[in-house]
Amino acid sequence: MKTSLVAVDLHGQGCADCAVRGFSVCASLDQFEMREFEQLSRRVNFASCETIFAQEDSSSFFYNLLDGVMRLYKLLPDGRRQIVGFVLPGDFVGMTTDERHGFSADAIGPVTVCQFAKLPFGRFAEHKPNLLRRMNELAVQELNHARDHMVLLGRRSAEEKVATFLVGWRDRLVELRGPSNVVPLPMSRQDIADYLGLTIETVSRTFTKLEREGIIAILPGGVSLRDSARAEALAAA
Amino acid sequence: MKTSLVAVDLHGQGCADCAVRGFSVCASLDQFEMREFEQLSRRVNFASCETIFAQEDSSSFFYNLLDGVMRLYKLLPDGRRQIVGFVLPGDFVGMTTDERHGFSADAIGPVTVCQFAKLPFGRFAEHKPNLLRRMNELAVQELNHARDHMVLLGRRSAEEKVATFLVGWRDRLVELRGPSNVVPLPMSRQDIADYLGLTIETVSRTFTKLEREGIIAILPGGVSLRDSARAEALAAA
DNA sequence: CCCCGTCTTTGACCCAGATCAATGCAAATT
DNA sequence: AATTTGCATTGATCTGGGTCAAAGACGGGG
Repeated sequence: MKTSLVAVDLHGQGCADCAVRGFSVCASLDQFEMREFEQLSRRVNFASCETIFAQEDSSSFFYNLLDGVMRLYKLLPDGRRQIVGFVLPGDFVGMTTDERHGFSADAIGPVTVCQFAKLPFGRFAEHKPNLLRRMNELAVQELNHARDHMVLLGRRSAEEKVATFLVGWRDRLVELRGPSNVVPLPMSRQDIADYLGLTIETVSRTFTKLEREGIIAILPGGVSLRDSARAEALAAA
Repeated sequence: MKTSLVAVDLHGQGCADCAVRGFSVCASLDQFEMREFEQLSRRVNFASCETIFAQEDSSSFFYNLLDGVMRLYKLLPDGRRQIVGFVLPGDFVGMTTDERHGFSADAIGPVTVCQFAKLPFGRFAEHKPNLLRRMNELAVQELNHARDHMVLLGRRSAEEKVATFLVGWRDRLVELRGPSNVVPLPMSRQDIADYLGLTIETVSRTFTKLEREGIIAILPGGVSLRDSARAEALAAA
């Protein structure tokens, strides 16, 4: 089993020493609530490419990603795929009011999640304004991200799309692991294409173009942002 | 002043007789909370094309649309525009954790909103799990819509985009005003284009095409879904 | 070390939708 | 009635990105 590109230490099993404790939903829980929450949740591992849940599955669990990377995507009946997001440790997945998830999630490389059943969690959260406010915050953050992504999908060129993706992905990794312009890309070119509303060929050509222009260097398993200012200019424009 | 295409009665001024009482955030408030809430909010009218708030404005208010239609959109520095949603009576607008809204909202035709300041509302909501849960529900609903729209923007053809928009818009109006296949379109072709990630010419041509195919009839100020089954098939595909 | 399968890159060509340019059309203005 | 104004439609042409096809490149298993 190859080591995860976005690794986080997972020493113990409890919430107290959870790697993700500080920046996930749980950040809003006090010591006692945390103890209670611990009872509701359990850690589950998935191998690379395993499906955590599918679009049409009844949504009976929430997930908190502890380690690894996931992709969230929707499929059209004819197989066209749109990736709606990549998930990093600390991200909360599965919020929904519907009976079905409405999108699928699978593992990009091995993944560890903190899984908890919707119903008991609902009861647990019901009278905890702190937790509810925290969940609101997360939902609104995702909504903001979703709207930004609509602009990208509807109104930006291939080059802008790729640059925006690379800068955004780097920024998320920086938040998680500290500053670096080396950007590991655990997802495939096809994943990137389906995230940006492009084909794999266009993504590949655009990477090459950005490299020719001296903006990035293509490395095995990722890229390096050589001229991060120009990349950011493309992303903003 | 021409009458709104999506009119709702606005007899009195209080919450008790608010046209939108039953299906907005306020649905989660009891009689007493409602009385308190009434103190925080006030009704404001906007003329056609007026801006309710802009992308870079500090987000000091929330809004509940009472009457009319609004468009929410983001602008790129060079003027490209992506409409991220149309707002109908009962919709809640302005949820954000950021200091700035991040998108603009303006009136399509005359509009009446129920406006309330963020800070006092925050204090009011802080310890009301019912209200917090309701807001969660709304945020998650919008998130689901946003994800559906990502699929549309990233992976669908012009014809599918237009059909999906028409069917979706009809369904929202049906919910509000009862079943009908006559679909008023208060927004301009340019608005539709900026919502679907197309140009105005392509929208126009696609309308004409759908009419030639007998799926819609183009009326002044809207369309009629002549063959709603075929429109829905295009929307689902 | 060498297949073999999978993923990525590159090239040649094509087309859906963009762009550019009139023209149509109806409400508002004189 | 004539004129302006602001869409919306239509036509002609162009092009960014898609499609199809063929090499690389790379890692895993024997």
